[in-house]
Amino acid sequence: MSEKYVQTLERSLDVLEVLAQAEEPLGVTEIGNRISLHKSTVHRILQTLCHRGYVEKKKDHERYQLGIKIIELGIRFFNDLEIRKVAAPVLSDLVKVLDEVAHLVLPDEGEIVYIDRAESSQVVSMHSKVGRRAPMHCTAVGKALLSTMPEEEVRHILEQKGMTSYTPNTITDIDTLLVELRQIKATKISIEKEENEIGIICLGTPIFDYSGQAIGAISVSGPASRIQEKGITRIGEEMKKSGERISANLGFDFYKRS
Amino acid sequence: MSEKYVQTLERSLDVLEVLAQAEEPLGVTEIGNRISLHKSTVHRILQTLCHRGYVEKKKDHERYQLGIKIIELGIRFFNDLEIRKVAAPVLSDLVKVLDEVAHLVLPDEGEIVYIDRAESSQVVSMHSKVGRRAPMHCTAVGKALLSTMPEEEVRHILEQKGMTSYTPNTITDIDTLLVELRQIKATKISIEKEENEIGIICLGTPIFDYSGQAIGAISVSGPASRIQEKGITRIGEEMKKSGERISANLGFDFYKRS
DNA sequence: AACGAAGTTTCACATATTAAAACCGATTGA
DNA sequence: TCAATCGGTTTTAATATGTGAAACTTCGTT
Repeated sequence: MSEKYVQTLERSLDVLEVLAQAEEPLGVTEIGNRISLHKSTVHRILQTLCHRGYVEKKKDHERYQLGIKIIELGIRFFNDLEIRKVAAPVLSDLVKVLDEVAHLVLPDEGEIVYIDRAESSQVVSMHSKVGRRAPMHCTAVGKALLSTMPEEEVRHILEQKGMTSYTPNTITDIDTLLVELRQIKATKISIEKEENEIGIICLGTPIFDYSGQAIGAISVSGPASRIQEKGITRIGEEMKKSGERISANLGFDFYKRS
Repeated sequence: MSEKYVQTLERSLDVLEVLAQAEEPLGVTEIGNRISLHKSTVHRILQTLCHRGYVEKKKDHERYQLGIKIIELGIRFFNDLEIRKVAAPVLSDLVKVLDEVAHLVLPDEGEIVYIDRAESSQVVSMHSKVGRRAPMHCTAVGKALLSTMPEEEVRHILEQKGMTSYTPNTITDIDTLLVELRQIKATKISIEKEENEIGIICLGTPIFDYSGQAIGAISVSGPASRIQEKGITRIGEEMKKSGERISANLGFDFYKRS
């Protein structure tokens, strides 16, 4: 009798993920080592993936990397994401007002995933966070989302994922965080002061859909000094208004709920 | 003896692609029908895909759709794409000057894939083409790319893909197109007047990398009347300049080649 | 309450996948 | 120039693994 999952498929996904993380083309043997698979198995999986366009063989003829088909799937999904379509213009406006970077994130498996980004004028976009994951306990968006969940669920996530310390400011105590979350639940504004990355302050607010469920969050972030200068309160208010606009456009009824 | 490719993986990719095309969540049986697979097989593949986050089961508990992990892979790749990073700011500038939509496309398997888009001010972005495929013979970007290939390869592509007619203006004769391509090769500007979609005019120009290979193309498009009004020549020149800037930033040496 | 439609689980069988080993081709160093 | 090394690719025999039929479960409908 068989396993619950399809082994071959899992292995193939391992190959894809290893390629995605690598940022540079990898060889068959290298991939095999990383996921502990025989090179000939890896080879056949790669052949299939290539054949279908999900992986490409660099012309230097020895290395494999993700192929264009991956974008097709991913971007199509991205484009169709309702919350993204609704949020994009609002974030764009928000950035015009504050001239700081704004992000849209979605929760997934107790973590957050950066989905979209609106940035000020010509700021060269560094390595964008879009597509990346981050923990909830040390990000403004994460805390905004946690603040909408029942305490029990919050505890579960924090216990399961741990509360890794990234800076001296990272909150590593569950109860301390729970207190803060209650505050956030009331104000709908979360603040993260260098808890994730030294020198960066980030504010977040949750996004609700028609059912009142928090399905994402937006944030504004920038260098600590500049953010302080512009005024945390003002930024918070502007951002909160943007969040409310997005939620409203998703059918959230403030009148009924507020 | 065994096939060249991994059957299970191919079937799994079929499942993913069917979900990607569907635009709406599908049930197990429905998917099975579309790709002619037994529903229990489909079910097990879906379980695995869900387990890994590439597919999600809607809470209405009966339908499956692409999951957030797909975005993670796709967007990461997207963000890392060198040509995209280089083209984005240039396209953004181009849009500011012309106030029409600009696209970046890559060639793949004799077709083009829309990769990125820069759009004028607040034009609500309709259903974006990003992530979609289109034929080469009836798009400005496609013709721009074809113009850089040897005639033999062009013939091969056109024969293999056919020259489907989308409007009365679509060029459906190989030789007619070949003549036009020679022209485009010289000017580096391709024009497509309602050959793909009635009412839309599109101009394109190829992008070259350090090796002199055309690796993509950019375009500007808009309603026929407005484009005419703004002047095809002017738009073409501006766009061509942008293309040259992108190519130069990718290391293409105009001095050596031009 | 019975029926039908769809999802899920079980299970015996045979096929498709695997890993070892052989093969090939390029690069390196003597 | 030749031998050695290191990948990538191909072959093959053994069997673990994925498959589809059928049974089972829900759920919604008549």
